[in-house]
Amino acid sequence: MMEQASQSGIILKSKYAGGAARALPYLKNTGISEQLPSAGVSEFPRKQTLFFEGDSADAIFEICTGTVELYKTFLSGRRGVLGFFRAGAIVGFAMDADYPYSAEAVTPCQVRRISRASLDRVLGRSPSFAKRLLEATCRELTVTQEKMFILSRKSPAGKVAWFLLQHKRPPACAATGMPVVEMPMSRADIADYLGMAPETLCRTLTKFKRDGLILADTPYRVRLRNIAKLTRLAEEACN
Amino acid sequence: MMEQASQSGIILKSKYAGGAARALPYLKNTGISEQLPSAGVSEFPRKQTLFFEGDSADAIFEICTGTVELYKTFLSGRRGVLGFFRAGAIVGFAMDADYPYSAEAVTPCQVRRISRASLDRVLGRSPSFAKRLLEATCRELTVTQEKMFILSRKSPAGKVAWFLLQHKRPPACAATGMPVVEMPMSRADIADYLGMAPETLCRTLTKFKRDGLILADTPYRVRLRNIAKLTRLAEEACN
DNA sequence: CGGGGAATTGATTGAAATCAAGATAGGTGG
DNA sequence: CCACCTATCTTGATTTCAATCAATTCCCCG
Repeated sequence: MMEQASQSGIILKSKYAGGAARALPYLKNTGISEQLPSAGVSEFPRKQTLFFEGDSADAIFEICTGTVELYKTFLSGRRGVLGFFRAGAIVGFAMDADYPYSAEAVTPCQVRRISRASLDRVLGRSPSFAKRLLEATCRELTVTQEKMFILSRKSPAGKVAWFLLQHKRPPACAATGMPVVEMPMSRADIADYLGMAPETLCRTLTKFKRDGLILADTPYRVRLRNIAKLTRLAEEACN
Repeated sequence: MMEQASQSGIILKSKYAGGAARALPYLKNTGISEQLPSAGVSEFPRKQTLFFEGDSADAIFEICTGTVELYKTFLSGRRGVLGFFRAGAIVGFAMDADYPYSAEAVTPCQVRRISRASLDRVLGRSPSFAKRLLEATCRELTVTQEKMFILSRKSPAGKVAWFLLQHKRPPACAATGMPVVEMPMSRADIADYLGMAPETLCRTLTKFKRDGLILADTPYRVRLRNIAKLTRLAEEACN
């Protein structure tokens, strides 16, 4: 239940995804992305924008390496972050003519560009592809609704616990290690993602450290010491 | 931008929708619901449940008359309301085997039951139908993301203004009248929808009355006197 | 015309945002 | 390779404002 596939964009299994849990389970090993002709892999340095909100949405991007952030900028100057995406995710899929949000490289990353035209071509040719895409989108919708509840109701502790669990990855050493959370994005980014002030995020993380829930290797990498407690926190107000 | 199609479930234009703005624009007059064989119209009295979260999702429901509420109940006992739906909306569409939320009649209502099996049959037979469904779902996703931001960031005033605008309908008399908002659901329902306490919702509505933004006919029906100001409030933190 | 649930209003509390000041670390250039 | 320098992260103090607790009023319904 707490296992998150993604928060936005479409996640499809691909040859780049490896064993990542981010691909929608029922799309694993269906080879969807292989059906889509690529315009080649391009590189984006850190902080660079893949596309802006309002740009003509004439391509989708499959992430090969690195982390991409989707966000919206509001009139007030505030930002809202839709999610952070890693290898295997496909971002920029929308039925509208324009992208409804912007995408930025959080780390240097490689992406495979797939033109909207070729996507539409495959979509028209392959009913099963359309069906899978519909399924993926429905799943996205469900996950987004879940996040909506979490953001609108949760305490900071619950939000942060939820974030950590959502981004955890298997430990380097399966036997002895703890799940690892890489956080290459800034605290402000995470705060905008969780709908809280960066200071509150910091304080919450500090409290987690003090309480022995997590272990901070660097500000950008923590390990989870007490999954059970974190899970309880995340579910407390929202399950 | 602030014009909301829906927050969840799938909205397709149908013969019941009349001129309602709730149908996704690009699905208007495509006769989608006519393609779906109906198991007949059934009636639900106020407060009755159409289906529960976790029930086997073997049908979708097209609302003919009345208002239906979709909600989730959390372990803590709290509720989260996904949305309120009226004639023309189709609720209960999900790719999973079970409904991910519950549906309840807010007012007495009539719904047309469409079996999941026949939906799947039409889906397999008609590629254009599948495409439209995908489009509708994408639109839903976008709207849900928007609501996510609104709920996670907005002040009570912003949330309530957004709610009112989202639910406004044309005045009885187009020339002289103000847009009308019917609110047959309880304050608690609306509060659960907006992620705030019912008391806060009340106070905000009272303030809107005092400030001349709205005019309360009854607790369950208001008219909007100052759309511009309400729009500004709704967009303030979130556009 | 009462009865009761819901809506509203009032008082208080508590927690997160904000404002402000240090600590840390990663990057740069000498 | 080291030291500085600047971003950003972290911590601290204060304020603000919504949740909560509690009481009253209003309607809707029988």
